[in-house]
Amino acid sequence: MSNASVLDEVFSKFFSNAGIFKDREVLRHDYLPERLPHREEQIKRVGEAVAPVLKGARCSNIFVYGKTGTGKTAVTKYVLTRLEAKAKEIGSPVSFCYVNCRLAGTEYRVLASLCNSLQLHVPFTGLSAGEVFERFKVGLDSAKRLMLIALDEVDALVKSRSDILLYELTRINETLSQSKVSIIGISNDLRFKEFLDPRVLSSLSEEEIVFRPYDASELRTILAERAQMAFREGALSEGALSLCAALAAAEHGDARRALDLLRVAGEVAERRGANVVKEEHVREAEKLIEHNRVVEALANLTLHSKLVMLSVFHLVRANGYKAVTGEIYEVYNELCGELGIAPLTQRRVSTLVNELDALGLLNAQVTSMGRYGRTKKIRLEVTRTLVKEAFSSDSRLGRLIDYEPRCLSQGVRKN
DNA sequence: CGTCCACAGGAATGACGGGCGG
DNA sequence: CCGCCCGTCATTCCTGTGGACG
Repeated sequence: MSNASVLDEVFSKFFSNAGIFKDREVLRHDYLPERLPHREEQIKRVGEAVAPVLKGARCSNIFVYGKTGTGKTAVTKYVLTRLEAKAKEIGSPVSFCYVNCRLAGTEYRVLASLCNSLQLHVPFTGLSAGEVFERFKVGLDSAKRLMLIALDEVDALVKSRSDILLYELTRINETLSQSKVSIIGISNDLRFKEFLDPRVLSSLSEEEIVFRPYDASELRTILAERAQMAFREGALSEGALSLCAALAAAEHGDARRALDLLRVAGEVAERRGANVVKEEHVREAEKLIEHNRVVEALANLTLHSKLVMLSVFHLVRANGYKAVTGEIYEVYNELCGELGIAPLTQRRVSTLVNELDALGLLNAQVTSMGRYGRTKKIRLEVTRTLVKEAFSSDSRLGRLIDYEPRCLSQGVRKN
């Protein structure tokens, strides 16, 4: 069969079997649905909290807390869009700006994005953060608005940098004469409150709203509602739906996860040419999602981080279970030598290990071995097969996968 | 009970590339 | 074009520490 006809078959199968999906977009987690089931209470509370701005008053700052996939972002956006529409209707100068602090990355970029929401152009870099803040303040004041600033994943802002930006923002009203600002802080990490300057904390959480995780049956109704829009009539089995809900419920009641499962399960079924999404497709989707997550994370690492992963990889193979910092550095050094590149310092490698730990690729635990020092015990958090798969495509790393580090074959290892 | 290992991880500093305004 | 400031990565130097050993 010619290439063209193979492709033709793929396309026509895909098309005629328009079978599974009606509109897969509604399963993406950035899709904002018309209804948010089981969040009536939270919508009401956020709504009540922000309502005063319609009468021209500054509303309380709000702190929204809840695990991932509990609808914090959705509810906030939902309420704010409607608030803005209402404000427009009655001619009230209300606007809002939503920033995801983790995606923005730095304090500077958060500020830049705030400026952009005022149609203020600022360069990617080159200005001092203070300068950008100043521009924002001036721009905002001359715009004469009641501004609601939603800072999603604020914890990222506090962890990486100081909390100067938050502090400045909570005090910004003191220097504004024509405009007013309210802040909605969104976080999925409650511990972050402990690191926060108490003044900022008290100011930020004038109003506090907690989002409980969804349970399995709530997830089910959420999924069912979306599935109705996403899938063609009868293309989704009851079993598959329930399984998605159950799997996500087991994992902190994460609706985002549930939607991902459902969408990927649909795609699996589609690719298999099935007419109905079954439980087996959900199982498959579960593996696929995890697999992709890990391989992608591994492939995007910097060369040195990859070498650190490989070092642990070799140590796990040679000594069995956990590796300690010193050993890893030893192997890492040798691998660098093999590639003819300069190794980083142990200090640097230590923070790389911490980063890999945060990414869930490694697991590191500080342990004291008493007389024999204090170190970190480190193991792979992903299977060796996956590491192999992700790295074998890298031309530089390929040959290091089956390489036997000399420092391991010496046989002087104790446990 | 104190010592002392083998590191952890904070602070200060520097090199580098990007991007500004003038 | 220059001088300046930024964020990022990396190094250097450093102080801190849990607990087995003696």
